[in-house]
Amino acid sequence: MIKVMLYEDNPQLREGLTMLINGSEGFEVLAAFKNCDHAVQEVSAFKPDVVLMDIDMPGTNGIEGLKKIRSVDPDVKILMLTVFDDNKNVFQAISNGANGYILKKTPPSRLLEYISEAQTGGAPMTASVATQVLKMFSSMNNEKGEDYNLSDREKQVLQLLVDGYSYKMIAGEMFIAIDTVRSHIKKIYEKLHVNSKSEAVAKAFKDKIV
Amino acid sequence: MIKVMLYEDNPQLREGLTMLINGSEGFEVLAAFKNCDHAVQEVSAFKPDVVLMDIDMPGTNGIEGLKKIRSVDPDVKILMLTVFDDNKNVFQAISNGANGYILKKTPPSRLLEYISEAQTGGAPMTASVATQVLKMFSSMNNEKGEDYNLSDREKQVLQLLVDGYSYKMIAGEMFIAIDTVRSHIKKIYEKLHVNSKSEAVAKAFKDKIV
DNA sequence: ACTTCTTTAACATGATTATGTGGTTGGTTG
DNA sequence: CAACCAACCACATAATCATGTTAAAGAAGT
Repeated sequence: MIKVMLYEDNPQLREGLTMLINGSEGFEVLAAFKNCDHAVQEVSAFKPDVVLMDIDMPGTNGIEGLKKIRSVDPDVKILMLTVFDDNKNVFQAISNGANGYILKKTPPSRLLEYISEAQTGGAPMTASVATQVLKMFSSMNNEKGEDYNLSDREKQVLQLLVDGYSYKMIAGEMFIAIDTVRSHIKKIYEKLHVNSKSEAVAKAFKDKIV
Repeated sequence: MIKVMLYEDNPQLREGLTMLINGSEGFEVLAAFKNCDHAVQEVSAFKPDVVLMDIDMPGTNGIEGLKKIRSVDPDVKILMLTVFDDNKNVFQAISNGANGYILKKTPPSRLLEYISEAQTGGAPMTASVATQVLKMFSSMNNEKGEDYNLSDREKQVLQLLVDGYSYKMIAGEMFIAIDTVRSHIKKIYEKLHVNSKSEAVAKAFKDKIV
């Protein structure tokens, strides 16, 4: 028997979901609330397997609720439930440890499947949400990084700059004269199209040169 | 009619999948190959809607095949198909623009659903894979690092430093005296435990303060 | 009321950086 | 061979930065 808790402000939907879940073999709604204001106590008291959490709620919203619950219970499965698959909420939700993210338009039969999946450690999500997640993921990792085509020595100097070394320290570290360090750095600035140490360091991070 | 292409080295499975897909209403296998050695030409020639790509193949493996196809066709849907949901491959696949990642143990009916989903822009994935993706995602983004507890004004100064502004420019931008900028920056250095602009900028990136 | 923190500001000094101009060497390539 | 470039070095000057000390107004909290 999968024990479910429900957070949903719309009374009709709350009732509807409760009836759907209670009316299904192997599922049981322990409790349903209209906001997350006391989510921590409620979850602690009822110890559900799965929490269905609406995102758009007055008072403490779903993301806040998610955080609150996660802070005291890292194991309970939390399925976010929402009308829109907007980027920001999806990101927030999964960064904060949601176990799934499904749209309200999901047909009832699928919903029950999703709850089971979540309970057994899966991460159910609506296809459109999954697409977004993948996009975010690949956009995080795409090292567009223009080449700038720094020489080895220049890269080395830049690395030391990033590590907070002064010209003098770089000279010491690399066994070259400080004036040579200057030459290298001037060249680096040219290649990166910047004209200060900070900008070079920032660019090194942004374009993943280091 | 969804046009499918198949890359799978195991002859039995290749045949089985072909029969399954061809035997289903609305699906059609255009071609099936046992490796990705000529994937680019093949995909260009057949112009499928969806490619089912096994990962473990002799010769050019599935990840390589994915990259090759993606480099010439950003739109074709590519579903990765594999026995194991091992972390590394999942990561590789989605970083390189796979549209879904499903396990071979997926029941046939589900497989067809997944193909449809992929074709309509979804990102179908087996629950266990989705779980991994979420884990990777939240692990990437959670170590926001120490707080350092910079004041609003200090954050603003740091942001401008990162953008390559000099003290003078910051003073101008923020309508304060240059000596005030100095004060702020000294405070920032204390809080971040650094003692140069470059280090502060580097730390701002590393700890995602900006 | 007292303390603490933030934000503002000034004055001073030595260190570091940015920029310019010049040069030598050694390896690569057309 | 000549041209090129990376890597090296030097001298000079102005700008910027790092650091110290000091201080006053206002907000926040005890």
